[in-house]
Amino acid sequence: MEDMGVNWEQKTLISELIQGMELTKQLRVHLKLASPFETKDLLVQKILSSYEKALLILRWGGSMGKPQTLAATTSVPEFTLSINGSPRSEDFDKDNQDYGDVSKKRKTVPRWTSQVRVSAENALEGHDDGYNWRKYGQKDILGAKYPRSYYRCTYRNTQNCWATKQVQRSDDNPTMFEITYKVKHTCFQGSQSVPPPASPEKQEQKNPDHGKHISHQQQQRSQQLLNFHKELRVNTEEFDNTQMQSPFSFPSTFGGIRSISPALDNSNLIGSFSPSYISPATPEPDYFSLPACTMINFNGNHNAYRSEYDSTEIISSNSSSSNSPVLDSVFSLNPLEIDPNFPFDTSEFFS
DNA sequence: GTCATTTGACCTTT
DNA sequence: AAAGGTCAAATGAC
Repeated sequence: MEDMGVNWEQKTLISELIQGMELTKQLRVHLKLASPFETKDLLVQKILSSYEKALLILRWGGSMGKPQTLAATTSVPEFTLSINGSPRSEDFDKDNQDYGDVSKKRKTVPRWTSQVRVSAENALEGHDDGYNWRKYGQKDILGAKYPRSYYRCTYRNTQNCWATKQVQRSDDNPTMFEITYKVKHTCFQGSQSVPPPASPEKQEQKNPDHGKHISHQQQQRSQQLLNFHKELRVNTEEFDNTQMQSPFSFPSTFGGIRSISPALDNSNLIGSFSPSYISPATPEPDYFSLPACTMINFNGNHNAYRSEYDSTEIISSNSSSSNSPVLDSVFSLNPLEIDPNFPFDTSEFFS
């Protein structure tokens, strides 16, 4: 078991370094050419992410073992990176310390974070990560201006799906929301997850197995979207009232959503996917002075999403321990657990 | 009637 | 004890 972990680390480390080298070569070529800035920037981001991961592996040493599958990434594909995303290393850092003695530590569910900035229109739809969520609680958080909302998968009971997420408006930028996902979806909708449709009407076109006809479920979903829209509007109004001096300019935009996504057991994200797509948070706070997760680029559509959907995904925490029933059932899965529809194409990075 | 949200109470962890 | 997280009764929308 330990050997496996070491082997994995070595392979991943080598892979990351090689990739970083290759990307650097590509960048050099682009620098000679009159390539657009975005192309160069993208390469820089990829390079940084590769080295970040390599450093993480070195930091983690052999304490983490072989990574598990990146189950929870199902909501990630549509995200692109945010240069201005605020890194959240505290959780990661803290949780990382747990590896040495998990038995005495809190059995927290692994989670990962992503940060998304979306336009007014996409705020609604972008926030809809393709899953159906049910709110089950709200709590005022110490030191936070805004309450944190708790959501669980609508299909918890019917499909035994234990996915949850927390949504909290950012103190720093009220137009942003931080969403923390915990536990990957195991429900069918999750496996069918695709980037969210543009509107509730379009929901009819997705989920072929669920939505051949518009059902009450879809009505409920539409209601969810409306509710969220309403919530955003309220937030915007609050923002307008309290933050008018903000340097931000959101005439018709209520801003963005910043999401914190599920993390899987530690590094596991890294191993199951092409290293280019997942960028774990690093333990060092100042490490995030650079865009922490710059590698999440799917199919090279970086710019396409970036215009309206600017996000950063960060593994913010990893405190999972093998004695967590949830983790055992959800994360100890084979690689096929990864969303088959996960829209990334690794060939781009190795060509 | 069904399902979602709200919200105070309760539980868990630190 | 305090804070975060979850439960579940009350309530509302459809």
